[in-house]
Amino acid sequence: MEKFDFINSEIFFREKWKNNNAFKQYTAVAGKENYYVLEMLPYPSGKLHMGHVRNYTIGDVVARYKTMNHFNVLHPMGWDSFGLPAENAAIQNGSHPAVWTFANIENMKRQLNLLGFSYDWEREIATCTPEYYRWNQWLFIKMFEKGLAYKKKASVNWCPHDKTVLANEQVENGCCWRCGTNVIQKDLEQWFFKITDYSEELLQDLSLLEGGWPDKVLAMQKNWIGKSQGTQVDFTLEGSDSKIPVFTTRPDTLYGVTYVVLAPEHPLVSHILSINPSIKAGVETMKSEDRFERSSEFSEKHGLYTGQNVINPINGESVPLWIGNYVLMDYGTGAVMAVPAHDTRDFQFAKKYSLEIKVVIQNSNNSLCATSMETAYTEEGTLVNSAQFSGLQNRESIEKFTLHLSEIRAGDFTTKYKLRDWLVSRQRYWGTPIPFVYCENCGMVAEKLENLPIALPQDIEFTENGNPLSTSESFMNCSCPKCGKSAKRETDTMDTFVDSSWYYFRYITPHEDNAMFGDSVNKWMPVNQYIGGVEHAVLHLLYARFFTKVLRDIGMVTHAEPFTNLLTQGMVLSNSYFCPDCKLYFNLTELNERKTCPKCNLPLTVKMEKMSKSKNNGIDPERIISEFGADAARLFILFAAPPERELEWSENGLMGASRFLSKYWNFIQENLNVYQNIDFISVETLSSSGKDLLKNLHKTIKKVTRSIEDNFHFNTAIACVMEYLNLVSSLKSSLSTEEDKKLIFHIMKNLTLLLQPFVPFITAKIFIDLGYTQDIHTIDWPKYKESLTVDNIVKMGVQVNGKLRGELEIAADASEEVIKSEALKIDKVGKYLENVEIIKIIIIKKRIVNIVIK
RNA sequence: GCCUCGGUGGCGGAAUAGGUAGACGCACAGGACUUAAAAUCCUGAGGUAUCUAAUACCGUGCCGGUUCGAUUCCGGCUCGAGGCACCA
Repeated sequence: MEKFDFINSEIFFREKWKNNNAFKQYTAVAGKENYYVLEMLPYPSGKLHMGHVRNYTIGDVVARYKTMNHFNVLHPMGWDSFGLPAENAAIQNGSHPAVWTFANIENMKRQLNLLGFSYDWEREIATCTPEYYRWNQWLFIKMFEKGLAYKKKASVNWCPHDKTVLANEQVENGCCWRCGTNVIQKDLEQWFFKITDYSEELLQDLSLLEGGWPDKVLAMQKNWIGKSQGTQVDFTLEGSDSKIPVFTTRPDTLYGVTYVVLAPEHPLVSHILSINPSIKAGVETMKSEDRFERSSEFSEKHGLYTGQNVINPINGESVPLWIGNYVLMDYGTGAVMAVPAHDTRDFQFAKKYSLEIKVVIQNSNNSLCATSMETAYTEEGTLVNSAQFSGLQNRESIEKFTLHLSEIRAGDFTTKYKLRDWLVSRQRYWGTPIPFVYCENCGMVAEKLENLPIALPQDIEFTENGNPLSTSESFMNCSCPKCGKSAKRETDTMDTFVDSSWYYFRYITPHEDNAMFGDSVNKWMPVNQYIGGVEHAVLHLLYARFFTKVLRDIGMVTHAEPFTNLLTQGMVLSNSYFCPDCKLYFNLTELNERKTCPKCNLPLTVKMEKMSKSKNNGIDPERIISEFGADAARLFILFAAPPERELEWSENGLMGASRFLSKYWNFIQENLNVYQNIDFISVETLSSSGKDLLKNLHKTIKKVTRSIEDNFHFNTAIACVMEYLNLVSSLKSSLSTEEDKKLIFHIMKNLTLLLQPFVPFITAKIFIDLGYTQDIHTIDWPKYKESLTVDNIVKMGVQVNGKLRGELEIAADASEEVIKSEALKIDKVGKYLENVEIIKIIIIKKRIVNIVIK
């Protein structure tokens, strides 16, 4: 028997699908519901990695499954093709970033097609093309007009390695998300999107996503937005009218305030320095401290006494005013009231500088004493030393304090968020130019919409120094859109996350020339199923939600959320091989049989961890495809773990997948010519094995369907098919009747349909071999008859006092009386029942009998 | 410290409106085929005890609860992964 020639089959069907435009989406198919399945678009780095393969395989199964289930499926793919690596490559080898980028796109597109993904390539987009990024510019100007884009001087995150600023979301543990370099702070004039206008809605609408998005992602976004409800309290600088508002969630401790601390960047600080210049140097040092160092919980808190005092509005008391490195200007009001008795941080600070400690909340044994306390008391208790509030339960007093402050006009309820505005300008070439010009007469002016796109210039030299755009005469020099006089262009470009914040709209009308997208977006959006990595939980996924709300508010779309369902696929892990002596990681392909260090021959440390360049444990998808075939690669990835969990790469597991495909292939080849195109089975004339197989076929169809529908657990879906094929091979020798032979054909056809979404190449080949002429991916998904999935005879476990003692085969509809008497007849059960009293017998039909004895 | 998720054989993982734990696959062992190997096929297997079978007991991180019955529900721990973290 011939083996499956996956190499030639894959070539054949790739060509066929391409020539026939097999996965083109015809939007006009009537009577079908639309279904938009989308995978996060890749950055064209050059080659697919296993993470891509997993992501896109999952998406492809969904697309193919939904297509077979009568949906109009939209399944597009494109390229997030602006970004630094292209520019760095250009600096290194002197070519243009576009050349590098499009070469990478070509290669990765070829690789995607190797895997048989069912994309509608007519909808392909690349964000680095002027046809795409002109709409970034268009929206930017719209947002500027609405006050949602603005420019201001601010202390911003600067990556010295990538030589550009970064948004807060792009700083991880104080390091650049891309290159890992320590981020520093710089005061720069930068562009921002006012995402904070949407803080509350971005938070509230998370409830619309419950059930559709993983809890983890919802929680991460909630924390990132960081809503905190509290009270603003206005302290007054003693001897002046200057108010110092502070934000607190604990107004109940107001009588315990013994000092107030300002951030060194607080606007009042310059006034204080003019009165007390002696601390100027100290303040400057504080400001120059690394921001992430400074805001780390573990770094030393320190402060300076200003020489000034402030008045506590609740009691008119005068307390010292300090400046402290741990107070952040960009959260709350940049000033905090300190209650050392009841706040851990304030307590440490007060001890360090010998500041007063005042107890205002007593514990239940009344034992708190300021002089003997060793830590702050942060639990609940009763208010003391708090004038008319004394005696109240502290939690319950919070509202009363705030109402009182409001009455005396010294404070009110207020809400703060941790979310900051999105810094979107970048000092690099390979991004969307920000469409503004600077005119000596008119100042900063937005470009006219009809002049868009403002295209990236070609006369560019790529060097290590500065933004290359500023070296282009043709780009820099322009005329003012307002007065027409000569002017200079903005040289900053947009963060590439702007591109990916709305690309899913563009796929719907990718060739629309007159607008960002056409009206039909509302027929397809929101995306039914979005699939991608969890690393974008507070980056792309937050920005995309923000953009959708902005687009709704300018009347472009009708919905509030872009992605109804989100699947975050797990990481792909594989063994890394580390030599502790040479301090080197080796790739599996460089190792000998014994897996010892190729350099020093000592044993290597083997560890299962995320595939990465630094661990040198990546597996090249293309090697896998050429050795085992695309189907085997897809099948293994889907089978080894449920999609949301981590996937451990295993060459043996891959061989298992491959082995299953051979079994399936062989089964088909053995029975190919027995019958063709017979789709009618008369149950009565089947042999008993035949009946058994038919029933189990329907059970299998049901289980596979459920596994996919319920939670995309493709691993169990595939397991069911494997189980069924095992059953078929064990029973096929006992098939005897003519009807049985027809059944075999019926089984071959349905198994093939069930496997199609997972392994498209082999199933396409077999479908043709079975005598069909249509493309298999356009055929209806098999249906099961509920009546055939229920058994007439069932197995029931028989327990005595909850322990399994025997088993019973009995008619599914047997009465309790019959079940009881049959259960008691079982020898293995009976021996536990001698000389004991049976208290009761519990019968759960089709499942279990439990005999309770004394 | 806070938030989220998780802990089941040698391994990846099944099974939860509470009802026969370990499907499917990998690895392993034995056998068949072969001059031999590979490939393929068949068989076996949670652990402990007994020579084997039969059997008994133990078993879903730990302790306790509810129940005829708990991997599943409840309470308390513990360990691991990920995220946030001086947020006032």
